Amino acid sequence: MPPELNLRISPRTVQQETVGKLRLAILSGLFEPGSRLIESQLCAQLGVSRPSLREALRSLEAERLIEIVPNRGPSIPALSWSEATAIYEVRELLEVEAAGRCASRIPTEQLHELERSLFAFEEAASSNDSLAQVMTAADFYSIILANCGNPILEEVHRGLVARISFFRGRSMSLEGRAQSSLAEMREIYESIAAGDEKAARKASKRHLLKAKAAAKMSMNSES
Amino acid sequence: MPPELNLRISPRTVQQETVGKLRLAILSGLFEPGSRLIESQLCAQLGVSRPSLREALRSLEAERLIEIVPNRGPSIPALSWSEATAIYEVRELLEVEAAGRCASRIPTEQLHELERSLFAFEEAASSNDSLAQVMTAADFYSIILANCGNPILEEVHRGLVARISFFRGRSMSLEGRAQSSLAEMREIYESIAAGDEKAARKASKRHLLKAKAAAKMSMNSES
DNA sequence: CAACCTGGATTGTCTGACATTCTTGCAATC
DNA sequence: GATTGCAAGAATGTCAGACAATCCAGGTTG
Repeated sequence: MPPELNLRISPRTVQQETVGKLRLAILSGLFEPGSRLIESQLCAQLGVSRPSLREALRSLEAERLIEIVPNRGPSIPALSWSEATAIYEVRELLEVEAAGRCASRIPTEQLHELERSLFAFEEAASSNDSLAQVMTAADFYSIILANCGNPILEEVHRGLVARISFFRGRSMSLEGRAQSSLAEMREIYESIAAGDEKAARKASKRHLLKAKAAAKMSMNSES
Repeated sequence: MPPELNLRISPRTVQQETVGKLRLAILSGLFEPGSRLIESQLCAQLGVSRPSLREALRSLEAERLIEIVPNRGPSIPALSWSEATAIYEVRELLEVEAAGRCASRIPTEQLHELERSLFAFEEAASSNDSLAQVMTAADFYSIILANCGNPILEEVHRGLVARISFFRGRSMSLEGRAQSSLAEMREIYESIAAGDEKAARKASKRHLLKAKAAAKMSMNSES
């Protein structure tokens, strides 16, 4: 392996690198839902040893991005509509609260960051790069969660982000969904920028309702 | 699909066994907060190899029961009062919702289970076994979460249980806290048994408020 | 056709090893 | 005397290889 320029403060370990790559691969839809992951294959593809890979898999298991059944190994869980519903309900609980709190306490610097992330999503929305749409949308919400004043709320939400992104990827593929999503997110941003807690909660709730409906359509239309 | 009763004997792997034992050890307060865990020592004490132990540590890291810093290894995080506050706020969000949902949909069989767990806590409350108090209280809530009709809500809550138990252990050591906690939990149970969603939410909220106050006292009195 | 058996594939687990990084105590310097 | 620098020891990150237990598919047998 060639020595790569790495000025990063925290040295990324092989384990972390592996988790990152696998997470991205899964979110990109590289693996079929329900399919099994073969350790030896992944080792070869990623160029890491089995112990390192297995540690990475444990981390991904905790994120619920994969399932590990004893003696059967890791596999990509097939997410159903009922799970999607459950996730949207919990999202509502968490994100509405976060948006509300955020409105009354976000510092101006972070508010600008939030605005930038909205622009980034805007750009992605007009492209056809659905992965970029998913990632920038996730950024937008992660900034809100990071500034809600409750690190645990943020942490809990982060544990759902992977699966949220999965469903987001599907609904974004619907005609026009990205654009209307953009409008809803802009409403959220405006409310937060105005420091209007109530409006932020409402906008967030509205956004989730529509996202849920879109997700339902995208799931019905295929499975 | 027939209502699959869970007859599956889950073959506990070494990894799972290790996670279980370490989790219990941490919750029992066996390790000093802030102290580092030495892999080789744990291997010797648990009688497992380093790869298995390291996988177990990754799982515990995901539960936030330990922290793993690259090149420094695992350690017990020192929980602060500000984190406790954040956790209680999120608990309120989750548990109030769960108790409310539970009230309108728990099957009678599970209701009996809930009652039994309340009795178990009652017994523990009159003893001085604080670990038993913590475990039985956790059982009580886990039954509520398991019957709220939203598996994601349950999962998210389970991710907090470890830290909840940590703070619960401290507040339970306060004179009379276990008994008043019992009374509050009985209220929750009664509301759920009556199918009164609103009352269940209120009782749950009240319980959390008092638990929070107790936790604050227990933390002020020492650190 | 069903039940059984067998061989290959895959995972669970261990041992042992080595490079890298961190810690700590001591010495040297100002 | 305090700070800096360094070196030995400890601990972690990572790998390779091995073997038993388990699962799965396909063929065999009744």
